[in-house]
Amino acid sequence: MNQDEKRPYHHGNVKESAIETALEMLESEGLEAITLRELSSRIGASRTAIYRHFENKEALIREVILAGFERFDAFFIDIFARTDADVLARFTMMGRAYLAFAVNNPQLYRVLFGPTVRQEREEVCDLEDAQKATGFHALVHLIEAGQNEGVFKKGDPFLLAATVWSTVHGLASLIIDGHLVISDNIDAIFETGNRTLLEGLKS
Amino acid sequence: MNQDEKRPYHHGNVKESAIETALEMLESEGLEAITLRELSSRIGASRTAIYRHFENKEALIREVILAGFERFDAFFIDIFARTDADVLARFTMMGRAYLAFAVNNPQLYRVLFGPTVRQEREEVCDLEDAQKATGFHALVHLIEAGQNEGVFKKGDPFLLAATVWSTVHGLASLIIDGHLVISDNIDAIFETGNRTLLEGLKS
DNA sequence: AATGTGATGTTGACAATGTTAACATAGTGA
DNA sequence: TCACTATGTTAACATTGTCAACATCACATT
Repeated sequence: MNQDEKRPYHHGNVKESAIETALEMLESEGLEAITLRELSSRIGASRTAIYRHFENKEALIREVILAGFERFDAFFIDIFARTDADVLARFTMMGRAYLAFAVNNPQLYRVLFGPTVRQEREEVCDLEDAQKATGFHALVHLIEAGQNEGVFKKGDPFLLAATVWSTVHGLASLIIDGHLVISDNIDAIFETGNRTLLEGLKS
Repeated sequence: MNQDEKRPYHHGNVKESAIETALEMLESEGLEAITLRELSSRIGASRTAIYRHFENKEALIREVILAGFERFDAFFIDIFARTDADVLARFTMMGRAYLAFAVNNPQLYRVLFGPTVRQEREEVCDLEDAQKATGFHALVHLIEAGQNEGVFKKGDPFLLAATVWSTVHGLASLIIDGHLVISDNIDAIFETGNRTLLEGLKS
């Protein structure tokens, strides 16, 4: 945590602390604020120490994004674990949790699901894995489960999941980017969206 | 158009050509590629000529965004003009046109409805005007019209419009940012989203 | 016509940032 | 002990945004 103790020649933990500190800087000050010099300074290393662990700044950000996805996934473990709830309840819980994550971690959310990631993820892993990582996989399964139970209409689960994800992602994006003139009625807008979606999905 | 004719001391058209060229650079090479030096070079002026017309780079981008919104609005004039079509048809046409704009102008779309704009628009105009400019106003009206005709369910038109916008914005964003593994079935995914939305909205 | 005043344009310089090269230190195994 | 490699540091450079100082032009007033 501290970076100003003895400062031995070898830091010994540059890679991990760089990613962790970058993650903190991202959420508190934004992506633009992550500068290699400032980051190096905060972790208590010299400017270019990072280059011993990452090819360049882009590679660093790439790993920050991966760490961010781990944090995102961890956020959803609770919801996935509650398999006792019925499909409709889980559907709503997932949406609410997704929106909550975005609102509580706007900067991180923007990077995870924004334009930057596209190229990065294509390099890191193939697209199939990428969809699993984002929870899209779980959403498709949930919709299939709902179809099997007869609460959701028939149709390609992928297309239906894409529709659901679009709605919640769009809502999250518009809110955290300030395009919707709302401040206190986030819940109301989520409820409307969720109810409309469920009515459009029911069989 | 050309910047290498005689090159008189006074360019005479720095402001307009800067915005126009920046708009071209944005779409063809991305926001990052817009550098004041490169931009100045392309319009045939020296590096700092821009500072006689814009306070700084941020102010330039702000005006580029405004010009982009004009282009966006122009794109929708056709749809708005066809008031002879019924509400449902206009609803679908608006959605399709919106998605088409995003897909055909991804870089511009990202800037118009991405995070950058938030602060900018709050300075340029108040939020009410901002919503009118984005066509959100027209969407609210369309939903109210549908409610009056009895084809849309009752409810706060603002909340319903926010839901619709979220879906189409989310779809557009996920597609142009490469998060959905689709290439040829954009139409299919739009149809599913549109149909689900209409079923969820009907009275 | 002369002039001066503000608008517009240009060059030089500087700070911040990403990056590379050259050098320094530490741990590890032969 | 002695390399060898991983890790860390400093110096230096190119790019970019920005400001200061200077140059040129348009144009109104005399």
